Amino acid sequence: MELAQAKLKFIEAWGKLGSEWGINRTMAQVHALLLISPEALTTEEVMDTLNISRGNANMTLRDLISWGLIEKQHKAGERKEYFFADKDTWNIARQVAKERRKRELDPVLKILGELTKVEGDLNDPEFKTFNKSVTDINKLAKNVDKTLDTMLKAEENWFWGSIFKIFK
Amino acid sequence: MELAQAKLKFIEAWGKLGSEWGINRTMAQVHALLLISPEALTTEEVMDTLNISRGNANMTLRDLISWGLIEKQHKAGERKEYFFADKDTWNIARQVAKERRKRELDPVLKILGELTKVEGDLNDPEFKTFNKSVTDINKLAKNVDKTLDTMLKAEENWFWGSIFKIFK
DNA sequence: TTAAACTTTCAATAATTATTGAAAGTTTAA
DNA sequence: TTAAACTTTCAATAATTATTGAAAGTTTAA
Repeated sequence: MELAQAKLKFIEAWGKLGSEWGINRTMAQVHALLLISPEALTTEEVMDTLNISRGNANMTLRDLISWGLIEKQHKAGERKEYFFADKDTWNIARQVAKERRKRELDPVLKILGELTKVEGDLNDPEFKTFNKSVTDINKLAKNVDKTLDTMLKAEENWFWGSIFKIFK
Repeated sequence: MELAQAKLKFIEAWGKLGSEWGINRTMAQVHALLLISPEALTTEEVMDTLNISRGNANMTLRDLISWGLIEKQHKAGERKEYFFADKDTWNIARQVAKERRKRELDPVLKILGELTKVEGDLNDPEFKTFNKSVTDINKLAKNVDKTLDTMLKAEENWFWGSIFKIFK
């Protein structure tokens, strides 16, 4: 396979994976493009490579910055902004986990917390089933939350390292 | 909060979470409804509770069955099909992980495998960056795959149990 | 067989989400 | 100041995804 071809394939695959996990396809593609670029790129270059509009490129790049996945760079004597991606997979996984926890897990935990407090008659099967499911899911969610918290705080990747070791 | 109200809130929250993770909102809502139902429900009951059409209810229920999250039940002397959800959170997490691995991770692993084989000149920064990113992501993906594999094979929840114990 | 009681399919449509592109805004150099 | 070089915004529109509902299909009892 040609390098140019392989690059396109990577961008496409990353974009598809992103969209299946609720991340904007274009955002994932821009991220993929920057991941395999040795140099930081301008908005213009991103637009041209992926055939997207200036507005889209601008918003997507800003989004990626807010996710902590890419950074701006300024070159001396130039006014253009350049963008480059953090290429450490551990950091990428960490950033994504961090953002999704904040944006999605936290609100759900809040609601589950309220719902576990709903009172009722345990002899009522309707209430009993509701209560059991909510309580169980709340437990799982809390465990996931706690695990992510620890994982995010770990400065090294000792955490995954130690887990993966178990299965070697 | 009233039980009826709390149920709606749970269905809504579950649906929202699903949609943020690339799972059809209605599918997640139907799943939520069955999770908190003590009795198996008919297509009709699902339609009425969630205000969705017969076609939608039918397709969604079949989807949930193919995800291994709900099951059909037949009541003696009746022709209607009843549906109920597996209420064990561990099984739910396991089923979702299993399906997503099959549907999404596997194809990506296949592509990454091909892309790591692309050959080129390591003095070419374009190739070098591409190769490094692809190789690193491939490693991460393989680790995730291996971990899921082990987790899915575990008949008991000793796996999460032992992990969560670390953080108590 | 038949017809009632159900389930499934799928083209049309609605709802949602992503994208465009031009106009407005901002920054910098001279 | 000004104007060129850039970035950002956002209403309009396009693309995608989900839903409807009626028609077709299937199963069962008699």
